[in-house]
Amino acid sequence: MSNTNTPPGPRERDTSHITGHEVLAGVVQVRQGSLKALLWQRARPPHPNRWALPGGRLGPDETVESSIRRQLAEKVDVRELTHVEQLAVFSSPGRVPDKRIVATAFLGLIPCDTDPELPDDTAWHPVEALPETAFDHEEILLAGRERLRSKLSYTNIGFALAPPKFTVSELRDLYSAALGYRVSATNLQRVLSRRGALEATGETVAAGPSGGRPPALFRFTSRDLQITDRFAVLRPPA
Amino acid sequence: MSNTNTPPGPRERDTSHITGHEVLAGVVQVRQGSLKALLWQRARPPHPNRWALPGGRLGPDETVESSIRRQLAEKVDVRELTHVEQLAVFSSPGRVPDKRIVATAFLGLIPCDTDPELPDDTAWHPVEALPETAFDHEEILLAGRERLRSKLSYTNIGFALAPPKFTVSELRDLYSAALGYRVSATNLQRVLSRRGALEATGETVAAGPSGGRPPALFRFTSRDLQITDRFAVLRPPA
DNA sequence: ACACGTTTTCGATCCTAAGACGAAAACCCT
DNA sequence: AGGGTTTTCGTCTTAGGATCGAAAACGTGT
Repeated sequence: MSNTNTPPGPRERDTSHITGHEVLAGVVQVRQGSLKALLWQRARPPHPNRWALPGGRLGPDETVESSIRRQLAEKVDVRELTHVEQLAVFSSPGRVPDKRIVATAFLGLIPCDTDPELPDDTAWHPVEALPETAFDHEEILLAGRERLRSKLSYTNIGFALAPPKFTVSELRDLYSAALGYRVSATNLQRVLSRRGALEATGETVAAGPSGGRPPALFRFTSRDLQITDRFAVLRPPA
Repeated sequence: MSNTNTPPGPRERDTSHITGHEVLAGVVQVRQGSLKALLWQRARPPHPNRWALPGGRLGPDETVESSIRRQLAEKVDVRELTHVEQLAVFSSPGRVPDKRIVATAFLGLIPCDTDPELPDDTAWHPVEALPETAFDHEEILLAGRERLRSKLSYTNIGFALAPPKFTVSELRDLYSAALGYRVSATNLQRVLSRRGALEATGETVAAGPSGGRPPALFRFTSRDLQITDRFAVLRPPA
């Protein structure tokens, strides 16, 4: 019995439960002060008129990572995707009617200073007020938002939502929109700086119409995901 | 073009890249002072004699979660599996020769006080000195160890490796084995207690043969995974 | 021009949690 | 009874985040 659960050899007997595999991505961006998700409206059944995540079938020579990038290229310019990561597998047998399709879900991030051209059936929707979604795509999207929110706390993932240069206030608004609550600009500045994630460019920009001190411009020191090391609580001997 | 990437309707044209799906689990346990993984030795090609993770094909009416639990039941008593979580999807086209099989990998934990009966071809192997493994199973296992190590820091996941009651020293040895470095019993006690993850049972056990103060017995307050809330660095307004 | 409101920025202080260390407690054995 | 052992507890130190307020640098209205 221990050999029943093996990746089978060339001669195969049971193909009945070979399942289709798709990749899906919750692609989010902060626009107009709130977190928006990229959705396209289905034309054909199942679930016509409902809104779905971008994605599609896994090709024969792809990893799930290369597949989701290929599929997203049909929606947005890939260079605008600053971060893509695996979320989870969604595999309820009934998640797609009449078919057995397992989905690998991804989270994708786009910086707020880019406004990709979208196909006609595609639009941004606020994550906190989604339209009627197809399949289990709302669940996937909410899982993605949770992942984003926790990673904003303990990584430098803000770089993937922020423009190359920004003021602390802009960054605060960005974090506030993504997290769903107001954060302090002072603390955001200090916390990210102390971690080495943020640095001043030296430039400043003109004050707003209502006056005020002209803000300084900052940038993220790295565009690669870095985890704050102090979260290793029971630390190894330095 | 926006409709090419949809879970297709009843009439289907392209089934060429329908891929098989398997579930695999890195099941680990602390025994004899180090972290061990459950592996079984393959008899047939591909990769005969190499050691493989438990798992198998995804059935038609299962989620990946129920599937991995079913498959693991063939190896160990399911009630001994105190924690199972999704790790990641492994999908390199060449990861299994002559076949396209996508794997959903899991991490499984077994408390150190249980010694499951194993099939003849199955044995525990130290994770830091693995035998020759089949496919990409070593990579999966190492990813599982990393997940475990980080979760030991910021969750109460120790409950899944520990017996129902234990002394602080036993717990320290457990954490040391899983983390790969010595941790301080004093701090481990205080950190987990302050988080509310640990509580004293009131009982004590006899001192060891070499004397010493009789240690007190502790238990984890919860057997559900709980994340330390202080890791929300930019905290919401309480 | 000057006072005032506004916004950003910086510094000082407080608080909490974790690491390090040593003393005290409670046992063993001789 | 005394010395060795292990556990346990308390205190000190360190570090990062929270809070607050002052200072800087700009607009606007009078």
